Amino acid sequence: MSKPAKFNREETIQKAANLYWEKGFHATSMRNLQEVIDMRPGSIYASFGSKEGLFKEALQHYAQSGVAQLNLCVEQSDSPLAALKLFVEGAISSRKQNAPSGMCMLVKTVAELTEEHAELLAEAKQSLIMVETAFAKLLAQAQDNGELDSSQTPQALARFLQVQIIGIRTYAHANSDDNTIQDFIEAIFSNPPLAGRA
Amino acid sequence: MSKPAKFNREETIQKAANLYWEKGFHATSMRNLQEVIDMRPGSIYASFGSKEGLFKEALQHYAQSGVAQLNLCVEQSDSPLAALKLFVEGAISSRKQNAPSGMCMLVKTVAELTEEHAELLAEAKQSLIMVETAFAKLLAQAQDNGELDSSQTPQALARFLQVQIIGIRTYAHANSDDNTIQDFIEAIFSNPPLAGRA
DNA sequence: GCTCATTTTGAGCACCCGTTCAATTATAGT
DNA sequence: ACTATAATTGAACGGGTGCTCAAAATGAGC
Repeated sequence: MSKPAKFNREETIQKAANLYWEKGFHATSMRNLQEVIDMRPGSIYASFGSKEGLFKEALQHYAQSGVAQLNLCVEQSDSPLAALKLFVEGAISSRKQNAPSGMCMLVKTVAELTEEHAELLAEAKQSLIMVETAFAKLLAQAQDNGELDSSQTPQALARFLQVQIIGIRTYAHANSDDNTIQDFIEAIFSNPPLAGRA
Repeated sequence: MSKPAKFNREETIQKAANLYWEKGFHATSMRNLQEVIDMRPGSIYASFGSKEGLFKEALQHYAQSGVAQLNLCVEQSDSPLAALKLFVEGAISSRKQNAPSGMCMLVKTVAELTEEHAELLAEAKQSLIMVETAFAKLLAQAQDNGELDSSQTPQALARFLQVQIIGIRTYAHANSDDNTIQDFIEAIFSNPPLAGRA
């Protein structure tokens, strides 16, 4: 009955997300995006509505793949705490690979945008909360297992972990090359409050 | 022999810095700046050369006032460690006052800019190193005083502190209102490696 | 009060921005 | 093959961007 869209939506969003991730929202122009995703303005606007609409979908895609990454770490690990450590190592060493930016896209977005783009800002904040909640869930499991003591709530520990990850990734990004970062990760998981008890 | 400039250079840079700090480099237009600093394009370009030139001076101004702030904390405190804590508290609670953004302008800049603005990026990174060096100096004093044990180098401790500050400020910025932040600061200075040995 | 180096002004430039939409192309259903 | 419908194209629009520069305003030194 009609012509089917020839582009793969998820793949397109992924490419857009990578460009947004690298350059940020304001520095990425629609013409930049047109080249990267190989679509003309009309198609882009028909599919995503606006520059903001595409960015929002890019954010969602990024957050979802982050959660998927965490789940993968859970499958590949023997314990919740080991999974978290694996996830953190992956997130931080990702900048050496093909990641567009060493920094977390959600953090970059929260850092860049103001209330002028309230919807996008809220989306990024919400996704950060989602990730933190996933952390808390794993930390609660670790406490139930006896892998971690219960002197602090899973929520507080998740917040602590979030602060550490944000701090380390941002710091690493600001100091081009530094291999002392791994030591930092070790320290987080071998000192209170996240030290496993053998 | 000539007409003296009627504008106060430092005051102007301060106003520009506040706008840049609030909105970021890309989202701040020259016309925004013209309004805030009350100067016409010709004067601005005669004085600062370009949007980047003005931003660079804004960054320098910001970093200098940060160091000045730290020195003030030293004068108002009994010990190096107390000075650092005071500084951290001031930096983080500043977002409730008149600060344009809860986040550190240097971190925002490092997060936003790419190699496309290499000079500005380098300036921001350099300033972060400068601050970290100032931290290290105070931490070394704390070790000499016996206020802090010497199991880690001042540089390593300064890096640790920097990561904590970046993490907390960014986290606080992403979670609009949160008074559990003060607890976080307490924790930093009452747990290893920065716990004083009173 | 005249001179003249300097600062200030603001209209305007070339270019890029996000976005629109009429025309074209493509295809599933008949 | 024809039709109906949707996807795609790309020229073009209004407006904002960073920036320029000739003209006007200013005031210190004589």
